[in-house]
Amino acid sequence: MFPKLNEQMDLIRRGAAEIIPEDDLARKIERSIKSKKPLRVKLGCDPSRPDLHLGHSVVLRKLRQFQDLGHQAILIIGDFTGMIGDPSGKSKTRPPLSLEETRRNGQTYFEQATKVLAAQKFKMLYNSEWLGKMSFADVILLAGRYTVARMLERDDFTERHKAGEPIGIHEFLYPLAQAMDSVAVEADVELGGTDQKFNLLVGRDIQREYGQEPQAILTMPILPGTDGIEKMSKSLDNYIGLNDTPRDMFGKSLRIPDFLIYTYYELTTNISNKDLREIQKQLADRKVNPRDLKRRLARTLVSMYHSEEEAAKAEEEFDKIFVEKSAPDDMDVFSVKERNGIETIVSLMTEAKLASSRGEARRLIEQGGVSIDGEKVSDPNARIPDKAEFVLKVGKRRFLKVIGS
RNA sequence: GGGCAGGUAGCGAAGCGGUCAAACGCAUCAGACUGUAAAUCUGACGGCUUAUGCCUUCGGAGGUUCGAAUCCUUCCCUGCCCA
Repeated sequence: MFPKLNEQMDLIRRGAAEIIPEDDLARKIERSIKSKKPLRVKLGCDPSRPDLHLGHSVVLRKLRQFQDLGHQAILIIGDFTGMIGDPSGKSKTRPPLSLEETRRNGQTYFEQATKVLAAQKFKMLYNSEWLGKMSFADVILLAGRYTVARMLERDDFTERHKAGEPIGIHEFLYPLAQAMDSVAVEADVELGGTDQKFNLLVGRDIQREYGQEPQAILTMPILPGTDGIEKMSKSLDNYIGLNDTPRDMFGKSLRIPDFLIYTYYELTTNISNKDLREIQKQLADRKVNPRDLKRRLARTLVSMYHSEEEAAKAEEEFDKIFVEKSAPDDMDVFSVKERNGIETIVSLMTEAKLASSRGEARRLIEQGGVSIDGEKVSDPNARIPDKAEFVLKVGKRRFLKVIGS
C-alpha cells in the first residue's frame, strides 16, 4: 500500500532544507509501512494573511507529497494563535486579530490550500478547538515546561532583545501554543519553513513532556519574493498569488530576477529532477537567453494554477502589451457616464483608482506615464477626450477601457 | 517605586524657536535603456481648483510666544539601569 522506504525518502528529501532527525523520520516511515498506518503530517498556518502565494505553496507542496505517499495531512489553521501573532522572523510585534477574523481567514485559506493539496487524506482543524479550552492553570503548567534561556536561543528574540526592542510575553507563548498543536493532533511529522525551525523543535520537546513520541521535523527553504531580496510576502508586494489572474501570474513570474529562475523551478513546480538539471545547465550556458527559461517557468506556473489554455492566452496577451505595445483584449471598464462631474483626466484617474490623489495623477501625467489610445498625455489639465470609448494607460501595465459620455 | 534615554512621513534617521511639508538613505512610483530581468541614469514622492497660495502633519492633550517638530505642563507608549 505504501511505497518503499527509499522511494518515500527520495521524494521527501527533495527541496527540503533540513530533516531533523532524518533517521528518526526514516524509522517512522518504516514503521508505518509495516503497520500500514499512515503518518500524521502536520502543517500549521497563520491565517492573519489569508492570501496564499507561491511562498506558501512550497511547504504545501511538500505536504501534498506526503499525501501522495499515502500519509495523512493535517492542516491546522491557527485561528487561536493568530490572536497572538507569530513573532518568527519579525522585528516587530504583530497586531493581534480577533477570533472571528482569523476564522474567516481560515476559510479562504482552505479554499486556496486545496489548490495544492489533495482532497484524500486531508484534515483541517482550528487550533482554538483545544487551545481555547485551556485554563490559565493549564497555560502556566505548560509555560513551566520551558525556560526563558531556551526561548532566548531563538535568533529573532535575541536580536530584538539586544537591539532594545520590545518583546511581548505573549510572544514567548507562541512557540508553546504551536507545540500544543502537535500534542493535540499527535503529529508524527511537522512541516514548516526554515524560519519555523525553532517552533518546530519546541514541538518535539513539549510532545516529550506530554508523554508523546517527538515529531520529526522537516523544513523547506523560504522562497524569495519577486524582488529577489526579501522573502515573498503580500505586505512587501513581492508575491505571486495563487489566486492571481493568469495575466498577473504570467507577468509577475517574468519579472523575477534571473538568479531566481532555478530556485523557482525547484521549489514551486513539479518538474522532474532530470529536467531540473537540464535547466541548470542551460542557465550556465551563455547562448541561452534566460528570458526563454523564465517564459517557460511562467507558462508552467499558470498551467498549474489555471490551465494550459489560460497560460497560452496569458503569454499572448503579454506579447501584445509589451512586445507590440498595444492594449490587451480585456481590461477593466469604467463608465464616465455613470459618474457625474468627471471632466479632466486627473479626475478620471483618481475616480478609477489609478492614482491615490490628484497630485499623484498630475505627477504621473507630468512624467509622461499616462496615455490615451496610445498617445501620451502631456497637459496635467487635459480634459477627457470627446469619444464614445477610449483606452487609458497608466504606467507600464495598467489599462482601463473608458466608456465616454 | 526611582534614575536615564527615546517616540519625526511606508521604514530607518536628521532637525532641537522662524528660511520645516521637514535633510539624507531605503522602499515605492514614473521616464530612458532592456528581456516588464539586473545594473545604470533622470524625475517624483502629505493634501488641495498647481499656486514664489492655502490646508493638515513631527506620540496625545493643554500652555508660553508675533512665531513651536523644536520651550513648559500633563498624559500615553518603548528601551536601559537601580530597587
